[in-house]
Amino acid sequence: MQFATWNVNSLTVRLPQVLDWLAANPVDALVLQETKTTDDKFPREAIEAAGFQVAFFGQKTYNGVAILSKHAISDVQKNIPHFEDDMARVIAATVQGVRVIGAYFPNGQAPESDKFVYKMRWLDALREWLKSELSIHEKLLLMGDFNITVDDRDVWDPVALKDTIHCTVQERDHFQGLIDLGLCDAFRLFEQPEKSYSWWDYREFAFRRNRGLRIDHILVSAALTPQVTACVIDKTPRQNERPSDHTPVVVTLA
DNA sequence: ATGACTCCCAGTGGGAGA
Repeated sequence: MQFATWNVNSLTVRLPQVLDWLAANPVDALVLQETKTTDDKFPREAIEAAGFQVAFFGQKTYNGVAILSKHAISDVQKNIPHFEDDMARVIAATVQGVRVIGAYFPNGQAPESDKFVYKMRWLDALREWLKSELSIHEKLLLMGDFNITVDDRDVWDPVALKDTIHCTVQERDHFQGLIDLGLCDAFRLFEQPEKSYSWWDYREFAFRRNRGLRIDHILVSAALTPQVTACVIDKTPRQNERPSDHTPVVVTLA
């Protein structure tokens, strides 16, 4: 089985690219972030016509998440239970016996900003919820746009970007907190190319110069880890006309 | 560098992203 995550930065703009990518990459399920569309405008018909079931949770202008699946989707959860949030950031569902959580973590803007404080609170709530999810679902995937670099290998210029947003000790401590729940960073289970990133700024020819960050991740629960046979970042869609600034990450399970 | 680019909602500019 294959599962993937992709921050599409507007599904309205990127829908044709998503459908093209799914045609070329027959994954079992794909989670999307930053759909940036309300549920009444979600392109359900086009996605179903492509052979996918879909669950979505969006809002106007910002955020918005979805799960697309070749298989039946059940037990859909939107956002983190018991955490008041006016932003649509999380959608979870069970697919083929795997609990799939798709998440668009807060950006955080800058350390010590109000948005950073919110990011920390959100991360606290996510961890508490995941504890209980893991107690219910042995096979679990947490994937999405984490807006956190795990370590300096994930940063194109770790010296210049030291302690800036996505690279702070506080954010990385939170990531480690998720690992401490028994989750594993699927990408690092394997030898990977140097300077592997999942996001590149639109400005300054950042993609062409490979000035990026690895901030999109797939975490797998302990029960699933032995089944992971591959995890790759697919840079192909970043070369499209009008690309998203993020590119998909794909995990393969035996 | 208070920038760069892209998206959105707006409405001929500004916020947000990362």
